[in-house]
Amino acid sequence: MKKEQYLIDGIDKIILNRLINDARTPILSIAREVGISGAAIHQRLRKLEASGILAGSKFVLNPKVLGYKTLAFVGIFLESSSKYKDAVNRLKEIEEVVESHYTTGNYAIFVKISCKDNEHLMQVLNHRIQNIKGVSRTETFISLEQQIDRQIKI
Amino acid sequence: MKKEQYLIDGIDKIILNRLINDARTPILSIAREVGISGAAIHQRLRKLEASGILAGSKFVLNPKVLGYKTLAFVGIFLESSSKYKDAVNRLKEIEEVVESHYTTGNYAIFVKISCKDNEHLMQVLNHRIQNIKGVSRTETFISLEQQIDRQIKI
DNA sequence: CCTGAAATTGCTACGGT
DNA sequence: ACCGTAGCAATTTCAGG
Repeated sequence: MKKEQYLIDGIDKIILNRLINDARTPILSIAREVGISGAAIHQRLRKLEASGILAGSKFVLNPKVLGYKTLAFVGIFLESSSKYKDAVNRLKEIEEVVESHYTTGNYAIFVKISCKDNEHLMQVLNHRIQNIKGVSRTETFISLEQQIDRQIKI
Repeated sequence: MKKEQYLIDGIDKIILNRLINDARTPILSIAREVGISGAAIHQRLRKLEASGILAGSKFVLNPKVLGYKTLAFVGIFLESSSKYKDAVNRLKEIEEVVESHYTTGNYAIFVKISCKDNEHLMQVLNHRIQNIKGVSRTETFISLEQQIDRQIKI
């Protein structure tokens, strides 16, 4: 007995596709586009949220305008994988770490870091990440240009 | 003559911090919290948007509930860096590619890919990415668990 | 799954300090 | 430069088919 996956129809897709790129899109403009009432849109949104498909909405900040001009990926090697849990808890305390993944392949942990400049990145690497117990070494890739940033198509 | 960076005050921070985690937070609830009118909040939001700090708002989908359970990072080696522009344009056509970066270090291009399962990931790697002219080889890291996902603190 | 009505909130123009 | 009031449009909830 497989758990039923919520089925979204064409109207749900239109709603989500409009709101994915602008969470403040007027509901009524979507309502007019698909030909149902605004209240019906709200009901569908509540269902999508209850199903977990809709995880929330966010305002997106531009890090560069705030002075955060260096984006980097850092692969972290651990002395042993048993140190993972502690290490990730320490990473959470570092504000510059915006993503953290436990990965297959060379690294144990793979993080995305947002810093003001390369000097700031060096400080975070040498004084914060390398100080975490269990971290043996790191490999850094600086993003010089990001050309794609989107969500999966529905 | 350095370009002046827009200065955000405490009220701006409260506004942004509330909207970062929920773009549909009622403006009036923020207004009551900080003790100014809703109109004043709107004026500040317009300024923040004009300054570029506020890049927009998005609905966040949960890929797993939609059946996208495999998240992976792929480092792409190019035969020569002159192929970058063409390669990234081909990557844009692959829906599963949700991020693409031009990076320093081992790889030329570094992408984040969202797939339904490992088989789907293999298809994307072998039949889509490896088919791009100029791509010599790839290295893949599958994210087994993502513990951190946030924006820079303001 | 939908509509329509009622209350609340969003948004903008204009004026005040 | 920053804020408030006012007015209309949109959002959101609720009752009901």
